[in-house]
Amino acid sequence: MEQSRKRAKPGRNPGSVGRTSRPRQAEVAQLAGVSQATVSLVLSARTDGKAATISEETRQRVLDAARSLGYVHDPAARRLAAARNNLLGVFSFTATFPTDVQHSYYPFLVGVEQEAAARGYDLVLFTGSSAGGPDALSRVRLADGCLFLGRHAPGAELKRLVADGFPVVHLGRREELEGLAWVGADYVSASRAVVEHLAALGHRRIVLVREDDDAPASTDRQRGFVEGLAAVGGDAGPEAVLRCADPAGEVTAERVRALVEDGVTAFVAEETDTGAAWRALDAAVREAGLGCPGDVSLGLLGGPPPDLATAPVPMGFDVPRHQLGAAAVRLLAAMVAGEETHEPLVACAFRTGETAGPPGRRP
Amino acid sequence: MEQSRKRAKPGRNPGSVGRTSRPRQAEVAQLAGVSQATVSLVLSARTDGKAATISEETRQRVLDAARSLGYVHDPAARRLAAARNNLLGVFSFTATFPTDVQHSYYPFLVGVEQEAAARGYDLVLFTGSSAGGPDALSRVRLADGCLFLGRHAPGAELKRLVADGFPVVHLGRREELEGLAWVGADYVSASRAVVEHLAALGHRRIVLVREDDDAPASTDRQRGFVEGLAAVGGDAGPEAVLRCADPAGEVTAERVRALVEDGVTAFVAEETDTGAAWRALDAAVREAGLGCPGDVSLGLLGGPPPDLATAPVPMGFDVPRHQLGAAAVRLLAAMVAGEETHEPLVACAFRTGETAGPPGRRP
DNA sequence: TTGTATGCGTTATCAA
DNA sequence: TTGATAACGCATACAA
Repeated sequence: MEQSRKRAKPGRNPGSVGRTSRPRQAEVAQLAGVSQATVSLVLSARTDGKAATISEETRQRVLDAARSLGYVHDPAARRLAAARNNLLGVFSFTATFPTDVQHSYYPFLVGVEQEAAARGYDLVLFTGSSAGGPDALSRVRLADGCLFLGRHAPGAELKRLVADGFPVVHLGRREELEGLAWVGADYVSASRAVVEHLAALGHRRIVLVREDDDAPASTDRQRGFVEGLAAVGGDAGPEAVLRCADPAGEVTAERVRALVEDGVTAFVAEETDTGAAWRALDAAVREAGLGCPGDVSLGLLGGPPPDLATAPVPMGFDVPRHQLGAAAVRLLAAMVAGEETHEPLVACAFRTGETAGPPGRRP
Repeated sequence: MEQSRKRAKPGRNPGSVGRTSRPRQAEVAQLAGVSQATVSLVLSARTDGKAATISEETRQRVLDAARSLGYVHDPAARRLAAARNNLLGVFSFTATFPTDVQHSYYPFLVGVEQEAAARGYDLVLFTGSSAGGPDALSRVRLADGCLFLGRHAPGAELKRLVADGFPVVHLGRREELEGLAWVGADYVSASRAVVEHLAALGHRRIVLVREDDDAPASTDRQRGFVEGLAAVGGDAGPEAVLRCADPAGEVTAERVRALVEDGVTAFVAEETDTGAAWRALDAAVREAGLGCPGDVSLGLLGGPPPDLATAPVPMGFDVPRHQLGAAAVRLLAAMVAGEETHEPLVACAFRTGETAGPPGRRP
């Protein structure tokens, strides 16, 4: 099958055969009347700093020869000899490009691609689905290091990679795995800032609407919320956090109205894949006949779902997904280069929005 | 600089060093108590047909050893030795994930990823921006073959790849390069079908609004339009095609009204990145006070821009981007396997929509 | 300043 | 059925 061994008989005469094959350094060398090593030196001359170990004359001869032969590097050989692939892996347990765009990795990938390109790395995309074997993760070792997206990367195998010293970076806080490097958004600070913004406007009774899971992103937001409330001397009673399995079912107009009558002047909801908490809150407030920000102020701990783009912009913060992707690549590149780790948290951008104002009158 | 040569002293004892480095076949061999060549035989056993030149026992020993060491092939070495990588390249001259989502390759990539995964290939994303050198494209040779997106891949280098027998597939019709394989949407047939649909409704005077460039996608649409008109005996006068540098400037309410008074009963616009032609046509008809499909029927040769998703669904066709990506991968895989080319055109799906009806009364 | 020699990890041929 | 061994194209110590 393989039409390999395209070259001439063993050993001899590298230049004479291979009509259809691209020139190698040996042929350039022959034409220029120098050795292959010299060609390598000239052709891979580091642009950075000194490269002056070659006489200008032979340099030109080699360059001319290479040009006239149409020489280009063979990346495989180059990488083999240099012992690096210049390849960074991107692994997502689900498809990297889901048809359901709702929770796609696209925004992260923008930053990942930019940063990788800037550093001269190419990207290898691994999909968890593509090879179902138990050692599916070991394929990633083909890259110099690997970035993991999503929360589904199996812990055991990740642990193995880390233990072997393979450079791994997880996108999103993930501390239960000892020694796993990660990069995440600083939800705590950002959420606290939202509370502080409300407090500065005069609010003291604020309620958080969150879903009933224990994703780190949710936990962090709640922590920031509580911290913020404490810092401003706000009222963090037991009812300050509304934790509901189905926000739409539990955050009703009556509930909201009752809370407002009880003195609550502002609500914040956490951002999730589906935007369920924010949708439920928004609908309940509207249905309760409350004006925003006239009667109540609203905050969203994250960005609004894309289909609500035309609605009033919620006060809150934007998750810097591009920057997160870029930061992850920076960290990974540093690890590949054997350097030390760095600050894993990326700041979110506060968004003033249009849904927060001074506390309204109580109805 | 390069901390290559990481391994132990020349020659000896491959297994004892390299704690942080990926295992090679030699180490697997040592652990399994066989030679490196045997490992290669076992690990690259072709699944197709016979692979039975190794005893089942040593086979298992090797497999176990490889697994326990977390062995994976080195893509560079594998490629250098003239074997295959199971790596398919995806090259886009512009960023694959542009911040400007307008013309992103995302929909194609969905299909590309699915089909690649189904065939056991991983994807390497080569970003054009990373290396501007004259051999920027040569990096793709690391993969077994490469898919090119967008119209910006420099012809000279593409030609070189093709001439060297490197498997290349271009996404989108591209015939000016002799021997370049491509996969594209069948805009001609789809556009003709739109005209025929209008003709079946009774229309005879139809006008095409297109932009003033010569992209193959535009040319194909016009060709289908003209063919369709001819086939149904429609009136393809010199004014049947409105070719304008700035549709918004030239497709005005007056113009449309004049055409309608002259007997035109239907308009079709081409789809572009920006959707400019369709926007202009839609606005002009609306401003002319014409009802659709009451007074005039409209067709769109492609899909509507995402921000017009709430507007009435235009009659026309959908470009099967997923399928295009998948078809491109299929073709590329076939070329890698040394098989022959196939049908390059993928059919578009007709979309009935809500903007076409019987010809209206003339005002 | 340039050439020689060797290794990078894999595949493939051939002999045992 | 398995083990040596020779490429593959390039980079790089080291010698000249």
